[in-house]
Amino acid sequence: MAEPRWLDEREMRAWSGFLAASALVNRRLDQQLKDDAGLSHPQYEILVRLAAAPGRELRMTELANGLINSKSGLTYQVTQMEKAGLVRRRSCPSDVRGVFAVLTDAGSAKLEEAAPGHVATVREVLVDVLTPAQLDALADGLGEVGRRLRGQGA
Amino acid sequence: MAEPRWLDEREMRAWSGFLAASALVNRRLDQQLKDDAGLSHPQYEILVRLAAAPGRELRMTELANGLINSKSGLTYQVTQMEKAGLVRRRSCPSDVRGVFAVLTDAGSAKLEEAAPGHVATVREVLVDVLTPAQLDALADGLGEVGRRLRGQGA
DNA sequence: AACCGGTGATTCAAATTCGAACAACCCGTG
DNA sequence: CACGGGTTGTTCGAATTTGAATCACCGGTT
Repeated sequence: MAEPRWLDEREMRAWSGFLAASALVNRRLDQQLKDDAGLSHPQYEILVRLAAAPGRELRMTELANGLINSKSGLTYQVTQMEKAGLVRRRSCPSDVRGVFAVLTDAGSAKLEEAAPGHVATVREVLVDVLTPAQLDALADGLGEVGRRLRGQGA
Repeated sequence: MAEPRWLDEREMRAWSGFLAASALVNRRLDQQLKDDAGLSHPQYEILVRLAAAPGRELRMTELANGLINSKSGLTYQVTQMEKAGLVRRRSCPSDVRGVFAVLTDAGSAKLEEAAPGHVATVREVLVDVLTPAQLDALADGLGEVGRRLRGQGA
């Protein structure tokens, strides 16, 4: 691996743009959610996933997959959110080891409270900045990137 | 803000694709760098910036700007890297408060050792997955996203 | 029924992160 | 020259993340 194919200028622009945008957008969203609703970004993601799930509940492992956090990180966050009353744990009837995270009414309310500001920020920092063509390129290109990494990682 | 403009399907695909790719790519790079060279991603970034800087040195504040870390995070990382012999601190002659981080020969060697594997991974997970058109869309679109966030944040 | 590889979730210690507070200093102004 | 606002880098404590180790359990096999 002494002579790798370095990145040409086009590739470099795309790569550093992606890297910078990734860091900056994440930081901005974290800050906005914390200021606006007292939620961290991982916590918001958990609320969203639970709200979209059938019965408003998901197994811990399902929640950890495809999420930013590791398994232990999820355990921590769910514990915090349980203290805050946003979610509740329910043990799985068919598998004693299994644990469901269940969205509470308070959690649902918190999500509805936080969502508008969150969406507005997403528009402001990303969606409304891009042209429709760029949106499609992002969706197609980064969609494939994500798919490959999920495939490998699993 | 009771009736925000929600994301339509195209926007949603782009947004969640970006979010997922962002998290997955970062995680993968962190892991690769740590396994391959014993560096964290922030540390690698520091090496790259210093290597590109005139005299192989930069002020702490310059290094902190546009980097993933906060000021205090940078102090921490530079301290770690100084222990590892990759960088060295030098006080600024014209400003007693100022501190330069200087790349050492060992740091330079570490960067040359780590770079090929890093570039290969960047190609594998992102650059080689995208079409040239998608690369340009990323560079243009996300470049603008980064520019705006830098402008606001500063 | 006892065994066994694999799974689900938690616990633990260590590393890393951030923001706020801090101390020291620069510089332009009066 | 003394003053005051803004900078520079570090320190501090609290929160968060990770991976490894752990415990308990499932399901199929012997």
